[in-house]
Amino acid sequence: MGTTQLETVPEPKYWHLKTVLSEALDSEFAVGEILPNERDLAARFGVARATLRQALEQLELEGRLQRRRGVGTTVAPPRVGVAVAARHTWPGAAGDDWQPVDSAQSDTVPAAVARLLETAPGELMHIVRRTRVTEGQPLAAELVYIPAAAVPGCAEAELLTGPARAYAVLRELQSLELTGQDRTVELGSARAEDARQLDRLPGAPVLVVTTRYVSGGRTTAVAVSTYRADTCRLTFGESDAVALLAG
Amino acid sequence: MGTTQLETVPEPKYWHLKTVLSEALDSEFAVGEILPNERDLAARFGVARATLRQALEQLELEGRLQRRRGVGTTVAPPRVGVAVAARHTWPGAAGDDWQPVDSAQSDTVPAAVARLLETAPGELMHIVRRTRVTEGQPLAAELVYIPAAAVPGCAEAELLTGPARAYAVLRELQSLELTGQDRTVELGSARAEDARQLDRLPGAPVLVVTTRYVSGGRTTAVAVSTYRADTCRLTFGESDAVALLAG
DNA sequence: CAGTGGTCTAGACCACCGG
DNA sequence: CGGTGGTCTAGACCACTGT
Repeated sequence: MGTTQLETVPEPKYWHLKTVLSEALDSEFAVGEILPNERDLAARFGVARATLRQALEQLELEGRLQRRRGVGTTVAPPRVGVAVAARHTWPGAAGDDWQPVDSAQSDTVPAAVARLLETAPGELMHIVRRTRVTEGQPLAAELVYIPAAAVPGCAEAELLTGPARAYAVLRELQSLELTGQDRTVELGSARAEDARQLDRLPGAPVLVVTTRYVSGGRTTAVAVSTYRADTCRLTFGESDAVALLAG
Repeated sequence: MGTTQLETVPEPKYWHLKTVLSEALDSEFAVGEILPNERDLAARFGVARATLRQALEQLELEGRLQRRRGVGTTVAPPRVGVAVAARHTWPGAAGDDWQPVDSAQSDTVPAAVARLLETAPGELMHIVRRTRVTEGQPLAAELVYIPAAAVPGCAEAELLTGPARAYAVLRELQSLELTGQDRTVELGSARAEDARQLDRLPGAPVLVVTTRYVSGGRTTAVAVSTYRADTCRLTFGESDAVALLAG
């Protein structure tokens, strides 16, 4: 054959672009600094804006950049380590970093949650909403699902509103004995409501942590926490390892 | 108080499209079934192919779809639950699900790894490569970094190749006492090499699990495992909770 | 208001897979 | 080979942010 194919696999432009930009971020930009706008950057690299955006999207996914409509693209600080370990404590126990927002009742929950709770369709549930914030930045949003039958003592909580109502429901939960819990972590995209709470656009990538709380041999509560994937690094520490390093 | 929340916000087309498709997947398609191709789908919904693709990307990110170049788009099975808990065991201990691939020596490691290991630049390290597979599908790729100084007994492993060499290094590690470990989970995008191993394109979203192994008050090994984010749900179970449900 | 990132279009070509 | 998804272009308009 005349024109022999060179060994090189043609690297996509956006991939190469991402590499170049990544190195530039390391060497030429400080955290918080704003980059040139997308149209200028695209022109500078001789590509269409869509291609440039594909590279920026990757970098944002990796937590290197932060883009905000109407403002610009800035260099992101390193990801925040967020502890998710807190072994064997109910949501709302002393020392957890969540802030109750409100609580509501509903008889319809996501199918995945219903499956974990082994509830019948239409069973009444408390849904407690909480947020997790660090230095003014929202990190995560959470919904805690609790079958109303499991916490009969908080029926009068219905008279309360806002955080007070959320506290009342969680307090009732803490009177039960917690015998076990487990967690799953998976990738998801932010629902519209979560996105608003996390100061992101709908569909933004999030880490979804699902915690199942077991009491008396039965799943008594399920918490679905959605963390901003761009800014968070979940840490599952063990206190003994940490203690060793500190000592 | 009621914010009357008058009408607002035109929903982006791709977002609405994603919702419609998602419902169609639930009701009209079976797992493994192939969807119409992107050009037909776009025409059917009256949008440009790029817009349709934006919706498909979201659904793939959520693990609902699987797209393969030259083949088509298929309905993905539910995500696989992958146990990451295995408390306090060295990599390669009996019963773990990883398959050693090979091992090599290097004096340069990623900056993030060097920081965890507190190694000096240029210090010689073993790098063990492993994979995790379920039912023929690759789930994860892993690199285990071990300072050569920590495992002096496996100097002659250099004569071996492939899995045998990886086994030799890990066996040496297991002779040490493991006093602690901790983990972090974050979102990343697959490097070219990982992508090949995971049967995905470079840049595919992955869950990066970084495990730090502590022995004698010092970090003796760091494992960086990259899981396919589209197909994996990481589970951090506690045996007691599981036992309760089983019993 | 001007400027930013976000959405969308209607094309084109390429890399890959199966028959 | 034909058909698939992956990449890329050169535009356009929209939604949001700051001043």
